[in-house]
Amino acid sequence: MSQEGQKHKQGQKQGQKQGKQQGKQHELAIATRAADYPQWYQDVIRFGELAEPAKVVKGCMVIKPHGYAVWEKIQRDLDGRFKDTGHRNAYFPLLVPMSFITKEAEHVEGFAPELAVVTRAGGAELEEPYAIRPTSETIIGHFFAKWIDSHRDLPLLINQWANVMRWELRTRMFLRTTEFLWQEGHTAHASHDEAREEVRRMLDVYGDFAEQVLAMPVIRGTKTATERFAGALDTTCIEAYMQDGKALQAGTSHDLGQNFGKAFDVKFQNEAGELEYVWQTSWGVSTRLIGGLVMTHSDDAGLVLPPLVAPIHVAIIPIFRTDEQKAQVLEAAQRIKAALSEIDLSTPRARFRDFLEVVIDDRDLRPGAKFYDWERRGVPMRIELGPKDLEKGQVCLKMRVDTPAVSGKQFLPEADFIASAQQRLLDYQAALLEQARERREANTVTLDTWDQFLATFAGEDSKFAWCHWDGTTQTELAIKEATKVTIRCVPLEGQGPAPEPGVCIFSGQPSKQRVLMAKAY
RNA sequence: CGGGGCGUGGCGCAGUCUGGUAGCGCGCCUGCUUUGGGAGCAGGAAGCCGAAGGUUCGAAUCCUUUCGCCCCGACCA
Repeated sequence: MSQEGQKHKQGQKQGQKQGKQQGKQHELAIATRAADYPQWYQDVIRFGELAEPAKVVKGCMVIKPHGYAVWEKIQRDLDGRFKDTGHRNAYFPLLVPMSFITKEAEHVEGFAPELAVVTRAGGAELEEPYAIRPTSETIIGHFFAKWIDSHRDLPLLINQWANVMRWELRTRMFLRTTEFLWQEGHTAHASHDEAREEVRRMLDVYGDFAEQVLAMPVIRGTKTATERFAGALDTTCIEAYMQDGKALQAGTSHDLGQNFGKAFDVKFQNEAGELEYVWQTSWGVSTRLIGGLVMTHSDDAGLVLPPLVAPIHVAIIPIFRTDEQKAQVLEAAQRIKAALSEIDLSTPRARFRDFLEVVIDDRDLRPGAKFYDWERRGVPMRIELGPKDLEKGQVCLKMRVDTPAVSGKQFLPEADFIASAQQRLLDYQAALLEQARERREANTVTLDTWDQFLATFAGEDSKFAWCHWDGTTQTELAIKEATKVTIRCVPLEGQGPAPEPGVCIFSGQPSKQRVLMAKAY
């Protein structure tokens, strides 16, 4: 509520004033999650130097080098996974003839409101306006029709890395911006079964990627009719748990059936010699994943990045008093950096090798200032290196986030550290996943009564709740109307409680299984 | 698009009610001293007060319009 927001704002102002009086607190401080979660989210992005609002272009953002580097890591691994599963990259035009968009009835309905349209070009009014792609099903459908003649042309497995534009009414950095970066896979198959397999295969690719690379646990499921992609028969998704209890749809994989095949006349001759419409799929993840990353791992000290997507893995902070010490410490730092830079931290599926990125922070700042600085950027490992360490042949290591196994500063012989650095980062990666999983589990409940439901979702509160649902859109909308809670997904096998009959938490009607409910981004 | 809040050096803000030509903290630059959790001193640079009109002798301040950001809502990856 706006009152709530006001309170937060006032609370912050007071905090700052007190801080000033005490002469200790800094305005560089990041809002705490407890005091003002949305502000915290923005602060983490700003201080973490991931992105900033473009301002001169409504609803758009500038992804800064550190943020873009995270996206590049995401791209590298995912692109490898797409190629592992037989897909090839291609690129289609940014502009889509308006007539294409309107060919699939549900598709138009879903996307028309958020289209940006080009009506003038070359100093003249265009005969037919172009839509700036909100997604590429239509224009790709057009080309698939030209490329596909026979069952021998199938399956056709294409992926595109691109930008898209959707004129959203409300934007938030990474989570929803007018323009965003993504990949969209588009495939065509000879049978519905084959298409369904593809939908599931790519959902699993996303799920595995989210967990193994982003250390972001997800629940795989199927969307209800209201949340389905415009023009799809079926939409599957991965849903991630954010620290404020809300859900984030982190990726989707759609069974398009023959809807676009029919709209764009994508036919093939089957083995029996008959003409048939192809069965298509599409699937995508976007820069939204970075927003998910922020809200999965980061803390009140700022950004936290899993090593596999961290642009910088190690920050070495030299500590010295005299010029002589400075020279010695920097020399040792160079030596350590060189050794670390040999360590391969490629993600499992990336086609390119990624070695540890190490920075030696020799800026003329006090060490403490540098500590805070690299913490805000989410760098997994910090090495403090001073005269005492050189004497003892050791390094002082601090991981960005304490884990049950490793907390606080550790003093390790230099050689041991180098030898164990890769494993330490992988352990840390695993610990972040585990921590995120525990956080989600601690905030996942099974609810059976409407009173419990109302209590769980009171005010701005949210959790992951497994509830029985009678399967009707009417009930789904009524729940949303009353509480802002939506059905995030119907879990796939093993992704939620085992199916057991029950009664709908809202209507009391019979239900076959529990579904995941939560407020969502 | 509706409701609310906000645009003043890079960041955070004061000044706006009661018009008189812009200030504070942090950051930034230079120098010296410093360096194991946000350093100190000295000197310095930087703002046509979101934009456009208007009222006025005079506008950050009043009026109108407009753009953008944030929060809440409806729509969505």
